Amino acid sequence: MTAVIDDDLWSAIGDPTRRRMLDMLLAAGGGTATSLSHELPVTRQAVAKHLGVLHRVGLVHAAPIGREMCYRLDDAQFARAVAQLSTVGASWDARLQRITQIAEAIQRRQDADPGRQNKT
Amino acid sequence: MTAVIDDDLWSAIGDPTRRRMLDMLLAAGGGTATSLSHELPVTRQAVAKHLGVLHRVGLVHAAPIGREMCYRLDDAQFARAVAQLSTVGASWDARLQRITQIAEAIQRRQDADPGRQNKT
DNA sequence: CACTCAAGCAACCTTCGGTTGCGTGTAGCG
DNA sequence: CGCTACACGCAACCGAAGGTTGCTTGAGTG
Repeated sequence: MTAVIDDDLWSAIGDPTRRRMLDMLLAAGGGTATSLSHELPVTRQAVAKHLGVLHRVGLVHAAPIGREMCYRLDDAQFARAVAQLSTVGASWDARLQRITQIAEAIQRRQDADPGRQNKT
Repeated sequence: MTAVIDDDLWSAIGDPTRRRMLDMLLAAGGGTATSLSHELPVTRQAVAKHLGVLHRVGLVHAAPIGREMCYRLDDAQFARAVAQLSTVGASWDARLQRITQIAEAIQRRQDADPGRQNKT
């Protein structure tokens, strides 16, 4: 019962540079390719490409202001991305806890009855 | 104040195929490159490469069983990966809620006093 | 012993993240 | 009004990553 995941959205937030860009946009409330690139270890063009990706998946809007292009987060889409993170995390966490408990149970049983072994 | 993130670990779970593989390993408790590839839209070799990546970042162990190579999750490392998901998700979620509240506050103020507008 | 089936290379292709370089248009100033 | 400066967009190029096909090897089984 894997949660339904938008792979495009997931990939968009999967890239470390894009993750940092989202961080910055979230903190600053908006920015241009040039302004973002000032605080990132990549060039303006790389940032522009990433902004294009983010725009394609609907995570940011572009608004031309004079000769600049101001990008802002789309709150709704961003919230959906965050929700996917939580969903996957929670799902994995739950299953991990289940199998951990099972493993512990098996361990206890073997401790109590070492003669029994499973040969597959 | 971005949470400290292990980019290698993050990238490992960032790939959609690897995410599904982790899903399957978590559900089945283990598997081989061949067995995993049966339920994935990629070839055995692609799966094998991904298993190599997952192994390098410590998310899986490899155990040779006869002529097969059985991979299992490393619970501890996997738990760390899940923790990173939660961390980033929670951090973004918190900030998103903050700015949402601010936006609502501004909205309320403008509703109450339409004469005041901020021209930036 | 011969056969089968899973692994493990190796070569190749395509996409993606990133860079450099160039042309263009708009804002601002003498 | 014209010039400079700056930000943008486009194109070419590069290396690494995800993926494929093809082949070899080697452990199990009849």
